[in-house]
Amino acid sequence: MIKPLRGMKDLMFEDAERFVYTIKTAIEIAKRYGYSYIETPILEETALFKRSVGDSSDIVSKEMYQFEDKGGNDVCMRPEGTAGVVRAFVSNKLDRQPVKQKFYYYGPMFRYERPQKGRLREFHQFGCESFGEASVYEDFTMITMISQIFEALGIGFDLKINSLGCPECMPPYRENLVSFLTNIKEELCTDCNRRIDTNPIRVLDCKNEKCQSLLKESPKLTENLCETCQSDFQKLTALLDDAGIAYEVDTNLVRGLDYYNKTAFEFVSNEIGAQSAIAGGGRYDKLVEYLDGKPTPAVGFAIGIERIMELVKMPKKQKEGIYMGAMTPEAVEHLFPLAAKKRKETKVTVEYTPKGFKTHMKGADKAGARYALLIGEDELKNGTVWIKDLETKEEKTITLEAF
RNA sequence: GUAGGCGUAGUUCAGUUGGUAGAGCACCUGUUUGUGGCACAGGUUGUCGCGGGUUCGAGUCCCGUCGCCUACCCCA
Repeated sequence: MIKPLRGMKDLMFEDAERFVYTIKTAIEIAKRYGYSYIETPILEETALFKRSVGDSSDIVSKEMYQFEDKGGNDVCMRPEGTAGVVRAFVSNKLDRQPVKQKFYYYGPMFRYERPQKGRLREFHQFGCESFGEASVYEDFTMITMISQIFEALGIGFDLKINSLGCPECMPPYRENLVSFLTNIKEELCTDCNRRIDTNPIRVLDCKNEKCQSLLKESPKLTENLCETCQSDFQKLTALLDDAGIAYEVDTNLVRGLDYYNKTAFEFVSNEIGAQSAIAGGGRYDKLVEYLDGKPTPAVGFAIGIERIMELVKMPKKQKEGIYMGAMTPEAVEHLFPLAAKKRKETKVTVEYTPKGFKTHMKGADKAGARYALLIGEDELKNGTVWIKDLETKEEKTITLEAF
């Protein structure tokens, strides 16, 4: 028996309904904020992710489904959504137009990791990218939108925010940090020692308790921001306060992807195991340039669908449609024209096998139908059908024509 | 890659100190050839993950292997 690959799942029945409902809800809200749908390829040139997500990131350095295609191209299944959307933004020359663009997308992402709760090799994200808006108002609006999506889905969350600075204030801070870290190098874990060279900011995010206590004295990002970054961050917190959105400033919050700057945020849930991030995002003002576009400020985020699926509160399922059955073999074919007619407006389940009355009624329940329509000997003789409303229990017998 | 846990019917699991498998749910049929969701009665389903070893005999013990889950790491 062939089974799905490790970390990949089939989705059906109740789970599939939750999935569709979740995406649908997110789309509806994103549209209200002016986002339009964008679909980009799952397979992209590997260079795209190396340049955007970053060579030193775990995602690129060890988690990509990367291979050579039959034409000898170095290609890669997308490990995240932003890079592809930015690439599309640039390759379609939208960066040359002085128009702000907002896109939403959803679809599968691939990372070759060890699966665990909330982490699959093929997983799905819903995300938004906003291009051309430099104002922190947009960061705020985006966070508001995510809150609204989670609220609509009945999901509780904690919000963490941070500022990662800009090319003006980040490099000096970075040097500062590196010298601090170098001093305590011997006491830091091996991972952190590696990170000092590759991506020192990530050290701040180390989960190791020993490292964390040593880092208490470290220079803080938020205390070393330039004037603009500082005032934007303050404005963001003020806007969130006014909007009544609870948040926590987490100076150790570092996004795992290299392209972020200024605002970074993460929505977490404490109900879903160790992989608690249910949404993450932030500003990436330099990425369009990195990918050969004209300088364009941008903000974006992504929601992990699988991570929120079990938290989604679904609306109650209603009985729906009509179950049709016959009790004699001759009557079966009378069902088809009726079904064809009703399928123009509602769900119809037709049972082809003639069965006893009781069995049909059970079948109607199982199908979740609102109405049961049966044709038996009497109905066949009289040219009528028998219909029962399974909720109100009302029943009636009417002619075929009247149906 | 590392660590721990687990692999027995469609599913959730039980299986005592080794004696060739069981329960609930689900499914099918019936209890009334015409009133469902309930109840009752009956019935179907297993290479006990795979391979090897010990033994008269292994679901049970030993070794190996594969798979799943959880956690580290990292992130959505």
